[in-house]
Amino acid sequence: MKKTLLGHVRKCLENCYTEGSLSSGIVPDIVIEVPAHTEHGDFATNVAMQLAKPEKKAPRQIADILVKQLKETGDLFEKVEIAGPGFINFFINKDVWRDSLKSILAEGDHYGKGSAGNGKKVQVEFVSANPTGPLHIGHGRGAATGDAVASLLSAAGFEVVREYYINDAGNQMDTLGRSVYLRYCELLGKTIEFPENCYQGDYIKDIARDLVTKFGSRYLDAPDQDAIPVFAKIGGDIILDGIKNDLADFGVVHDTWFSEQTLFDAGKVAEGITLMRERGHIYEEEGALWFRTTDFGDDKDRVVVRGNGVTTYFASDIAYHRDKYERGFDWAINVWGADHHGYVPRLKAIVQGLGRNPDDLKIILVQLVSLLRDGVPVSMSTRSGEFVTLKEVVDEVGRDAARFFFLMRRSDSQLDFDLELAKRQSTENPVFYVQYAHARICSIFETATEKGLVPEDFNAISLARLDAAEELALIKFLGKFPETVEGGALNFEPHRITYYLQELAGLFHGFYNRHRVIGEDPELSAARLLLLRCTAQTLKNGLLLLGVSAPEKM
RNA sequence: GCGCCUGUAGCUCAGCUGGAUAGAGCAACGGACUUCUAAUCCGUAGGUCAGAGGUUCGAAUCCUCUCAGGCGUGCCA
Repeated sequence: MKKTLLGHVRKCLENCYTEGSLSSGIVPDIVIEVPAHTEHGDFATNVAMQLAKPEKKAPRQIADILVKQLKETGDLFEKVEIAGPGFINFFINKDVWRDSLKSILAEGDHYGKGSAGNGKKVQVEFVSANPTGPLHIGHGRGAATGDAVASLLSAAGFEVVREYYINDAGNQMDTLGRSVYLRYCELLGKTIEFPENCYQGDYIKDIARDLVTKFGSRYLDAPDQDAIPVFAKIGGDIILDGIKNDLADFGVVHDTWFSEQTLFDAGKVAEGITLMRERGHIYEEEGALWFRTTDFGDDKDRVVVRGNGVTTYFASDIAYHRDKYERGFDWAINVWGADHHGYVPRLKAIVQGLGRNPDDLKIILVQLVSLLRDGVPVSMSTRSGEFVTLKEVVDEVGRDAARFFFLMRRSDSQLDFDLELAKRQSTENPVFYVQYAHARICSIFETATEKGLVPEDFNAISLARLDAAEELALIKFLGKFPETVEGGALNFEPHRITYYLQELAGLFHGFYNRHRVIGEDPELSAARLLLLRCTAQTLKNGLLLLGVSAPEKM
């Protein structure tokens, strides 16, 4: 609706220039907005105010000229007004609003999808947790965010690939191997000293126990350089399998799993360094190789190859991001924990070193999650290695609630996740509030079907009876869904959908309490049923974007 | 010290990229079930948008400074 209107306004402006009633020829970025107050119409534009300067006319005078032109565009408008300093307020014909329901019905599962992405190829890389331990609640927020952003982009017409980058090459794998190996030796009765920088969690002991079963005492007295790589590989594989399981239970599916090690195996890391060296971005100092990231706005240069000849993770990142663009992605979108924000400038430097626009790399920073139970903080790390895992949270509150809660706030603000609230089945819990609206509509349809009130063809029915304030408000709000999806996609902000859904559910519940759908008047019932079908469809489409189910019964 | 994020109602947060009288949910108070799901709804109350300047027709939104909180600042990942 907004888009059609935008087209109209632009065309009218052009007409004004053609007929000479306006002279500057400037077509500004026309903004159509929904006014805060309904007395100001369904939509408003400030275009007359924007043109005041170039036209050297009073805004209201310009508005007047435009409005005359707009009125010739037929019966889209019930009324067009000039208000305040020069706003043009549009009141859309109610029948136009009512008819919009039929197009929602026709679009069905596609309602909300658009083409703003224009087929642009994008890759969303998210979670990418090191395979050295299970996913914790922070990874959960990253997983929910990355997946929802990917879904939104896909709905907005982007071609999307979801990827997980496995950091299986750094010295953290060595540490993992050592940790498992030491626990293995311990289980076999050896007295060990477990270093602080090794992984402390109990999951290490679980893996060690499996390996005792598998190997017996075969590695007990083996030299470190024989044992540790074996334990690192097996341990990493077991943990990665666990991560894959946890993500699957969370409903997150990555299209590709990209191993850092393969970059080394294929010589890509060395290749990337050579390339950057040729381009003059890398220099040698104090026995190490440095990337001159300061050329691209970083605070200091970064080491690529250490004095001992070992590459840093940053060297892998050069190769990895080069590979992303070579695979044809227009944008690489990385979802990171906010504690990594310091790495943004150096990654942007890589992208520019590759000869690309820094905007081809988008980084979404996801802030911390604080876990609460009835408002009281849950201790996250009383001692090293103890944390709340994603699995524990999903097992306790369920996938839907976890997903929705992770997406309830803007990702760059910290999130309070209350376990008890997430489980509660009442208005206080936004997930239930939204899902309940969907289930309630389904239940009405069940009853209506039994009574034979559901029309064979909704396109044939008259909607003129939909005239109550609650009905029109619901219809108008349904119309905002596509632009909400587009805005959420282009700004990488899935929380816009959670807010939209809560408001939509609220409008529905308000309508429900005030009006009866199943009643004496079949024409009115039919019209209301269509309204509710469109509402349920939109709720479902929105929930699915978030990875939350739309139950038919609760 | 420097960098990034945040600061909006008692609490948790939105605010559509600069618009008209700043919104919602909890919590508080007062109401509504002979009814398609009361797992719901309606109403009341609640504000120096951290503070001070600036930009302009117009600022919670953009710029500068100050204050407060979080995070980061490794030849670790």
